[in-house]
Order: sequence, then C-alpha cells, then structure tokens
Amino acid sequence: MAESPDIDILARGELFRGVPVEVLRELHAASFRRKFPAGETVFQQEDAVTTFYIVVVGRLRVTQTTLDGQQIIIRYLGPGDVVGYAALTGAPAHPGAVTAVDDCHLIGMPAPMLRDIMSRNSRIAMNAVALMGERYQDLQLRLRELATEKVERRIAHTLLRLSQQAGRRTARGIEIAFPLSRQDLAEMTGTTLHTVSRTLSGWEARGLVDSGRRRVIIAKPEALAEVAEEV
Amino acid sequence: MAESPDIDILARGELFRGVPVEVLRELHAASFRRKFPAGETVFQQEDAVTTFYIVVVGRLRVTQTTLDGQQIIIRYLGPGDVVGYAALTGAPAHPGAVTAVDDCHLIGMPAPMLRDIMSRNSRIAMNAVALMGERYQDLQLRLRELATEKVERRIAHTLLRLSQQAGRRTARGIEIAFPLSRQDLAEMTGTTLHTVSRTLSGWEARGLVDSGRRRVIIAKPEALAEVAEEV
DNA sequence: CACCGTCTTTGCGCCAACGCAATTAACCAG
DNA sequence: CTGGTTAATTGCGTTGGCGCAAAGACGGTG
Repeated sequence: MAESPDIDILARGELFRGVPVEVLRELHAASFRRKFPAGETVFQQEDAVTTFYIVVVGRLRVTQTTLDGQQIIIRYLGPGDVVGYAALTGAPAHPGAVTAVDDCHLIGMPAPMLRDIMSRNSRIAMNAVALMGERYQDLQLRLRELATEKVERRIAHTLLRLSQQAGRRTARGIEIAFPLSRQDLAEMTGTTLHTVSRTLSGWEARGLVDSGRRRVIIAKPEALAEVAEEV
Repeated sequence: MAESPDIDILARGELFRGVPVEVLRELHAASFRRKFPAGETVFQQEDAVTTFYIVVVGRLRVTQTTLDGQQIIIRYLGPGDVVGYAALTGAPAHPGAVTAVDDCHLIGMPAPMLRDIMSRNSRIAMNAVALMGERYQDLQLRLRELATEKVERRIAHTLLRLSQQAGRRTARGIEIAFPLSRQDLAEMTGTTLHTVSRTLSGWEARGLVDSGRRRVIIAKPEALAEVAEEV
C-alpha cells in the first residue's frame, strides 16, 4: 500500500486504522506537510479550530494556562498522535496550547474537511471515539494520582509513563528522548521545580536516575517503579 | 414525535440528538428500563462492559479506587447522561464504578447492539465524539484546578459546578439536589473530610453556605464565586 | 574562549493541610 | 421514645512541600 509515504503514515495512525484506501487518498489530497522548529507554537489556547494535524516526527507539549498565568502540561504528543482533538469533536476553540519541544514534522489538513470525511465514514468516527476514550482514561488516572499520591510517587509515575511513550534504551538506562526540564516535570505533577529538583537529587544519590540539564535517564526502572508503588 | 416516552428521552439526550426516528425506534426496541435504589451499584470498576445506560431520573456517582483503597469521585451523572462510556469507545472493561446516590431510573441496552447501530449511523458516532470531548475538557479543567489551586478554592469551584448541574432554587439559596457528604466533597477535591468540614464551617459563619448532614445550600453564590476566583 | 541567559541546586523559614482523636449532632429502625 | 449508626465538628500536634533567595553549572553564541 506504499503509494505515498504520507498515506502509509495515516493508515498506521490510530485514527485512520482500517479505513479504505480511497478515503485515505481523499484525505491525503487535502493534506499538506508542515515543519515546526523546536519551541514554535502550533496553536494557542482559545484559538479557533481551523487545522488538524498528525505528528510524523518530533515531540509536542500540550499545555493549559490559567488566567493568572499558572501553567500545567496536559500531555506530550509523539509520532502518530493527533494534534488538536477539538477538530474531531467539533469544538469551536482549542482548550489548550500546543508547542513543539523538538523539531517536528506534521501532516495537516483543514478541520472542516476532516469532519466532513468523518461524518461519511463511521469507521473514522468510531476510531475517534476510541481515541478520545483512551485520552479520557489517561486523564482519569492522572487526576487520581494527583488527588491521592504524594509528590515523590507522582514524579516517579510520571517518569515511568514518559519512558513508556518516549523511552530510548541507552548504556546508562532508559533515556527520555526529548528535552525535559525540572519545570516541565513540575507542571506535569502539580508541584514546583524546586521540589522536583530535590526529589531527583535524592534519587540521583541512590543511583536510580542520572539526570542533567533538560535530560533524564532512568538508570534503575525497577527501583523507580518501587518508589512509585510503595505505600 | 411522542410515540413513546422513552424515545422522547433518547431523542433529547446528547448522544442521540438529530438521529432519525426509525433508528431511535430500533434502539428503543432493544432497550429496557431498570431501577437502581439509592446506594446500589450499577457496575464495578474492571467489570466487563455488557450494558449501556442513559439516566432518566436520579443521580449517580462515578468513582475510581486505587489498589490501596483510596477513592476519588470522577463525576456525578444526572438525567440525560450516558452511564458507562466504555460501551461507546469499545473498551473491554469499565475504568470506574458507578453507584446510585438517589433512587434512579435508567434506560439500558446491550453494549454490542449500541456499537453496531453507532457504526451504521455516523451521526451517533459524531455525537459520541463530541460527548467524549466535553468530558475530556471537564477533566482537563479539574486536573488544572487540582494542580494549581489551594483547597478552599477547589471546594468553592466544585460546589459551583455542582450547583450548575444539579442546583435547585430554594428560599435559602441554591441547593445541591442530591445527598452530598463532606467525604464526597473531599473525594472530589483531593482533600480530607476534615478540611472540607472546616472550610464549610468557615463559610457557614460568613453566611456563604447553609449546610447540614449530606446537604449543601449555597446561600450567596456570588460571594462563593469570589472565593473561587480570588488570588 | 569568554560571556550571558537559562536551568538547576540547595538552604532556610513558614504555613496549609493532614492525621489522629474525641465529642457532638442528625437520622433511622424498632 | 430509645438505642444504634452514620455523619459532622473541632482541637491539637506534625509535616510535606512551598516560597524566597542566592549561588552554581551548563551550553549556546558571537
């Protein structure tokens, strides 16, 4: 089915799995490629929903900001992920902002076009429901962690989850394969960069992790998992 | 379109909005009514997904429990709401438990039947995507609150939100129209019943609320909103 | 290579919220 | 009306994590 590399990418993503080739061709015809260098913003919170993207390469960060400037990281996106789920649900505005943390390649297409094709192809719509369900469950889990666990466990859980979705085996352990600062971890776990720094320092001393400037390597994943689970 | 009260109820719910009558008839033919007295469980966390419900009357609580027995309340459901969204997404097991807090009437139908009809009616699938998107946004908001706000503000926000979805005007203010204990509020805001109790006592003294055993009346909604927003 | 901005570390004081415990209040069943 | 059960209140001691501040490390840039 290798008529075009982009069609292959679409076909492999969760959203367009099992969709007939002619529909993929139609999608592809309306799509374009776009690069976002590290640090660039794909869209801001409250922006009108105009375009829909799928990640080809790179990592992006989804954030939400309060009126008084406090920010939290909702999730990270990687290859194959949907960027801007509001285009799926039909919401008029983006509930969060998306920023490239790496150099990224995205496939984009106009949001109304996607909605139209989706309404004529229930397979895509069914995939979209499943996708939203998974994301919903992720948030449920994080909400529970935030509500019931102490900071150290939350950070441990977060690192383990990141290693699942963006871990790279290295000689020194599993490396989180994108720039990740103390501040970022703080915004993911509902704490401050100071507490994150202290926590990592402690783990570093015990040989659990090996971290540096915007870089975290999990040296002993099993030991970290123990920290995450201990009562 | 009043051929049957149940068809009317379905047609008014978010999920089946705009769906042709003959499809509603098909759904109705496969559906049944079921009562759940207050306190009864509709399904447990991890239960297999077999049945799908829509609330007709009553309130239900969706909870998630950790291995070590800690519980949080994900949300409350009321008339028109979907019970067990896993039946929509196709997940094999329920990610949370649902319990009636009132005496409830639900309309139920087999989950595979719903999935089948949905896959043949993209309008239902599109509605489902929109519905999941709304729920996702709700969780995003709560996550942000939990991560960035102090307890008092979280409780205030939670009460205001509950008054939106289940508030009843009374002489003394807006009453949350279902039994709601301090423990319940604690499980919604990620704190302890003690802290909730102290907070409500404080508000009570200032005349903001008027609460009692499993009962909360918001006497001054504007003043409570101020508490929720103040820095 | 030296500079500068960004990120990280660490010390210290403080306070919001927790945890425990004991008392009181409300509701229900018989 | 009474006894029993469940919910709510409140006092008290403790502490995890915050907030502030200052110093140190890293890495990119001219």
